[in-house]
Amino acid sequence: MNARVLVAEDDPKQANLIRLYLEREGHSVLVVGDGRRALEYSRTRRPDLLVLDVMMPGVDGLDVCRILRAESQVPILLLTARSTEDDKLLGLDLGADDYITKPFSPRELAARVRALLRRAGKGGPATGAPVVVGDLEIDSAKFEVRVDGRPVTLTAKEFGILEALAAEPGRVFTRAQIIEKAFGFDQYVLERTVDAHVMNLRRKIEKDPVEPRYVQTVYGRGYRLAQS
Amino acid sequence: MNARVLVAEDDPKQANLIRLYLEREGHSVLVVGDGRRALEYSRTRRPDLLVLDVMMPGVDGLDVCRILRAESQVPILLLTARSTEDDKLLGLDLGADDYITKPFSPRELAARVRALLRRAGKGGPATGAPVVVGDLEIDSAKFEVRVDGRPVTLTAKEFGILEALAAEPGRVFTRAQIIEKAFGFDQYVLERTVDAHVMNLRRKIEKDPVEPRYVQTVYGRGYRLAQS
DNA sequence: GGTATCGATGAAGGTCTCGTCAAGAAGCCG
DNA sequence: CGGCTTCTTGACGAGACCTTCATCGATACC
Repeated sequence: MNARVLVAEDDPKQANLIRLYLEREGHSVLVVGDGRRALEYSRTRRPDLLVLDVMMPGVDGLDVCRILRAESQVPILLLTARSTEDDKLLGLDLGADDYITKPFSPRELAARVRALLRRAGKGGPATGAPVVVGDLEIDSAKFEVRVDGRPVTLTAKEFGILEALAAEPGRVFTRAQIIEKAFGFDQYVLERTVDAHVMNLRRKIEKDPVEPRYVQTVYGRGYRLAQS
Repeated sequence: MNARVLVAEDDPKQANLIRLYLEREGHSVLVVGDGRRALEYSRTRRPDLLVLDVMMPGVDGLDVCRILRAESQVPILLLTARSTEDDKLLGLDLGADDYITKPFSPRELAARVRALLRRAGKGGPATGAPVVVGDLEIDSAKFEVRVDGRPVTLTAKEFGILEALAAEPGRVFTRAQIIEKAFGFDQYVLERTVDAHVMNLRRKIEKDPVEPRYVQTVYGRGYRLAQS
């Protein structure tokens, strides 16, 4: 599924638990310990979903929720220690999409995250129409790529990279950007890794990998997908 | 979807919350504060769905449910503060279509409303003609699957998975999506459970389970039903 | 032209995913 | 209740895939 989830939780023990269970579900998880950083990261990294602890020192989860809701549509899941009706009403009024009371089962957390992502339309393969660039056709829903109508089988990462570049044909993406878009923002891999995948990708979709028609190298910058 | 929903709830705070979330889903909402008015409005305005609080002064939700059920097919969702099984049985006995206990999450409310509307809109559980993929025939209405015309007996989950994949042959579904589509939105099971069912399913419908013709694995993404 | 940086390539090792099996839990029916 | 089916989960191994490393060639800049 590979969604990018930002978790704001001040108790490191809890935070690690949450990270563990979300990662086991295949999500990329970034953990911050306070509300200020939650705001900062959600603005700069643009995660697909936020998990906010209500009780945090300084800027708490409710504050973050209220502030972010005014500027973004990102799905928000609130964690609350108490289970009083008032708390729930308050949190939901502030624009949270769902809440879960501690202690919660890992499965429940995972299921609620899944449900929110699905509702937001980020819960897996995209549903939109295939992207067409010249003789290259990228169908995210079917996880299928065709060159001149001939289907080509790609691996998950290869497909992810192609998808990332196809988001804006012609635009140059740095390796760091590609890693973030295609792999998830908490993946700490060497930038060279992208090169390896690009090479494999070219072998599959380019007629002449030495003179690539689709995935082009921009020296010193990164890669781009040729415009049609 | 954009349905017209009548909400009967005597607590204004709760009522506003429900209104908020149903409107966010794109429905138009009319709120009344007691059972008498719920009856009146549902007769005159003919809403597409009713959300009734069980506990209301005067004519309560159960009364409204019983009375309306005698004169209309409108889908009814009951809200109750307690979660005893007795209440549930009582409510459903009286003709309610679904039941949700407070406090509930907006996502759950939205999901149940969606489900009820879908059921009502498509005029029954079974929809349309059987799906045919190659020599595979899936008849949702009859809960029946045939391979080469020969009927095969599947379990509920196996059938559910096959049905979910058949919704869009060729499209890749993640395990999370399959769980939601086939098992229900509030099932907290491990994703690997899907694998087990898929294996059993393949044993029944594939001639060579090692080289599946129908239910195909897409490494790193999920499963798909082959296109015919 | 010389040098430093960058990218392409192939191979090796490690990691992850999936299929398979089996045991226990849960549900169903008489 | 007892027996049966079905569902869920854990473990394990094979294979696919990912990442890294080392090397060579290409490119930019002086």
